[in-house]
Amino acid sequence: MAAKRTFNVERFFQALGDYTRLRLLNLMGGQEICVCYFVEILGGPQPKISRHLAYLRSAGIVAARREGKWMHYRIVMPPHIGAAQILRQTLGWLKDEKVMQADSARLTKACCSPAKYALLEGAPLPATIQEASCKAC
Amino acid sequence: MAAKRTFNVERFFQALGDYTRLRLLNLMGGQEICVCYFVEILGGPQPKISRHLAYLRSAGIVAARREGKWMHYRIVMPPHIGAAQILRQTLGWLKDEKVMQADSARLTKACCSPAKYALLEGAPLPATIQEASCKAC
DNA sequence: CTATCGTATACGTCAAGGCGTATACATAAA
DNA sequence: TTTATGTATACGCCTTGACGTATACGATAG
Repeated sequence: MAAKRTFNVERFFQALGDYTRLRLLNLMGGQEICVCYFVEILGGPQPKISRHLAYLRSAGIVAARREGKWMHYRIVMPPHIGAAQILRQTLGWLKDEKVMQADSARLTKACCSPAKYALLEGAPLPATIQEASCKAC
Repeated sequence: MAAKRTFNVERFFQALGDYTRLRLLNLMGGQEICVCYFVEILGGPQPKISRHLAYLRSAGIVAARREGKWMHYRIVMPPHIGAAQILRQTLGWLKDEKVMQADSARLTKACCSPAKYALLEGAPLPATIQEASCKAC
């Protein structure tokens, strides 16, 4: 039961006003992703990632699902129709940014060979990768 | 010469993350508007309005033009193509919000009879109103 | 010149939020 | 149960920014 109350437009834009959070949203794209991948790809301390994810959750932009020890995050479209459009557009042009492309590339690579990353041993793959394996390998 | 440097996406979203600033943007819509109208319509102390306008200017979303004692503000589309799209969409659905509609209505009313508003005596009308007079009267 | 008017900035205060570090919590493994 | 692992929260520190109030600036009027 998330503490999302009624949708808040100010809060929505504020949630998009941080580069780390934009990178997280870009990585989620359409798929559900485990926190450990965020930590591996963005680098930096894990609590930083968790806090930004909590912020996105409080803004009603992402939702979390627990699977054993692992937490998976995914984007949820806001109930506000205008905000949903804007979120979709934002996700669209994030793909054109260099940093975002590099993040996505690292995610693909990490999913292909999780054993190479100490943090990812045994971690669950993103849902879409699980389904169709990794096309890049 | 504005201090806008290179366009900053974070700053852009942060600028949209405040209700007063959204109201200002909605009032500007397509037209150029004098500060005194903002003060009259939004209420509250004038420095508050000026500070928010300065914030929007520093984010590269609005531009200012001086005309004698009066300052006119207008929306300028950001150089970032994605941000420009988002700004347009945001302005679009702001029109559906009740508070925004009420603001716009008050603006129209104030433009029709500025003499009724102490603050607006002699103040220059918004550009689009000047051109075609007020259709609502 | 001085006075006035519209607008912007300075100042002090307070709350929000970003960070790193430490620790608590939840689940799984031994 | 104890231990380990993944994730979340607590804490302290610092910066940003929103506010009200006071004052400075810029342009016109007298």
